[in-house]
Amino acid sequence: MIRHTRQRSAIQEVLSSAQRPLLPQEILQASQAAVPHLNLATIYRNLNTLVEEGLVTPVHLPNQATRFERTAHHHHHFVCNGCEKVFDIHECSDVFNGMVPPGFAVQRHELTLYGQCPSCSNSHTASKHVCC
Amino acid sequence: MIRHTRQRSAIQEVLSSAQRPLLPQEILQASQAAVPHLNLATIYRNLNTLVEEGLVTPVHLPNQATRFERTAHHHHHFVCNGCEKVFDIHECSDVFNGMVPPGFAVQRHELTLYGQCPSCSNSHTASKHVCC
DNA sequence: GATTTAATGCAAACAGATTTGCATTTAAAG
DNA sequence: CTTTAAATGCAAATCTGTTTGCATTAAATC
Repeated sequence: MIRHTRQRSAIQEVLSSAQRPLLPQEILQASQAAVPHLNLATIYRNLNTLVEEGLVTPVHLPNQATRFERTAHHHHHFVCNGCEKVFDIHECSDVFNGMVPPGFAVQRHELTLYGQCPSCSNSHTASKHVCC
Repeated sequence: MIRHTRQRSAIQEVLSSAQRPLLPQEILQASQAAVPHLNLATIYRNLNTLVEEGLVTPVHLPNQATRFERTAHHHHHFVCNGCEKVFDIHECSDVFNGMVPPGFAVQRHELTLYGQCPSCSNSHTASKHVCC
C-alpha cells in the first residue's frame, strides 16, 4: 500500500500550487524548501506513481523534456521565448478536426504556442536570466 | 567546400521523395537501397550540414525523436495512431493567435494532430504491425 | 514501544539519440 | 594521373533524462 511521506506531500503540494507544468528538476528545487535532502530519484519515483494514479499528467512539448502537472481538463501550452516558462492555455477550438485531407480522422490534437509572456513582453531587456 | 557524394545524394533523394518527415533510421534504411553500406553517422553528419544549409528542417513532435524533412513552407503534422507514420498537413488557421489571455503575445505555433490515416482507418484489424 | 515493509537517499547503471576519433576512401582540383 | 583534403565507415564515446540496487529510514500496524 501507498504511504504518506513528507516527500510525497511536498511534491504534490508543489504540483498543486504551480499553475504550469514543471520539470522534475524544478519540482526538486521547489520541494527542497520543505524537505531539504529530497532526492531526484524520489521525485521520479513519486511522479511515476502519481501518474499511474491519474493525479498527475505528463506534458510532452516538442523538443523538450517531459514536464508534469496536476491532472486537469483538456488544455494547451504556451512557451515563453523569453523566460522559457510554460503556461497553461485554457482556450481551445474545434478547427483542428477540419484541417485534414479526406480519409484522415482526427482523434486528438496538441497545440503549443510560442511567444512572450506578460512579464517578458514588458521589458526590452527581457532575457531568460532577468525576467519573470 | 562541400563535395558531392553518392551518400549525400541518396539522402537528399530520400528526403525529397518522402512526403513526410523521416527519422534518421528511416532515412538510413531507405538510402541503403542506393548505397548499401551507408552508415548512420553519415546520415547524421549530412543531416547537420543540410540543416545548416537550410535545405532540410528538423521536425520536433511531442515525445518523439527528431525527424527531418525537406524545407517547405509553414505546415503541421498528423501522427497516425495506427502505423505511427507522420504526415504533412498543409491547412492552418489563425485562431491560435486569439487563444491567449491578455498580456501574452503569440509569435509562433506548433500543432500536432493524432488519429487514423486513410490506410489505417480502412481496416478494423489496423495495428502498427499489419497496416500501411 | 516493537514490528513490518514501503519509501528514501545515494551512487551507479541504463537507454536512446547523437557525436567523435581515426584510419581509409574518394571527389575534385591541378 | 597525382595530389589533397573532405567525406565515409566503424567503433567507441558522449550526453541527458531516467531507472535501479542496496543499505538505511520511517510510516503504518500491532
